[in-house]
Amino acid sequence: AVMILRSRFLDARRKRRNFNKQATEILNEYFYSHLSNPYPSEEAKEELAKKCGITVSQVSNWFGNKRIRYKKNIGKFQEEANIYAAKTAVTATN
Amino acid sequence: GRQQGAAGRADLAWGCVAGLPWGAAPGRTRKKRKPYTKQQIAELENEFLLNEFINRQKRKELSNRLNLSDQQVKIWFQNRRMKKKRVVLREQALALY
DNA sequence: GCATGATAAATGAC
DNA sequence: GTCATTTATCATGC
Repeated sequence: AVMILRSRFLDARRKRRNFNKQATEILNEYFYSHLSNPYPSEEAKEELAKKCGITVSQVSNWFGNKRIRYKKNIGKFQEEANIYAAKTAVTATN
Repeated sequence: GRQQGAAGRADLAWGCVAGLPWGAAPGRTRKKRKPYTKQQIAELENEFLLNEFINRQKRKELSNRLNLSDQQVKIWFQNRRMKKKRVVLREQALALY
């Protein structure tokens, strides 16, 4: 009985929170600027985690979900891809 | 980097759909993930409490009893050890505050 | 009602 | 063996 409550407490799915908009921006920016190989190194994950204010595991989760969901329906992410492509193009110009 | 796992493997990922591969077409079809029953998990967890590393002997009798393959039981214990590590690290991080 | 983050099976590199 | 992954599923947010 206690163990069940304990395991439920340790299951992070039961207290999931969406990341803030700024963190999502940072993650998407990295993803779409590395679309040919969206696999950040351990060091890159740590840096992203620090900038986003989340853990490295959460960064790994985000990229895992992003890769599979993007791959399963590229069309749905086309608009988003264009947005971040334009954004990185601007930063490259400056 | 280590670059291990299915990423970068040619025979596991999907193949080039609209210009972005991340891997090539699968040669063999991947087995679909199938959640285990509460009874199966309960018995696996019970055995995990006794020993986190299971013998081939016990593995065989357990897989027989739960109607799972020998490899499924082996993989379950591997994943279970990873889960325990994940939980321990989380508790440590929580304990800092 | 889906979007999203985390977890549960399953694979493969090392 | 560990462990970074893939994929489906779960639980929640909104």
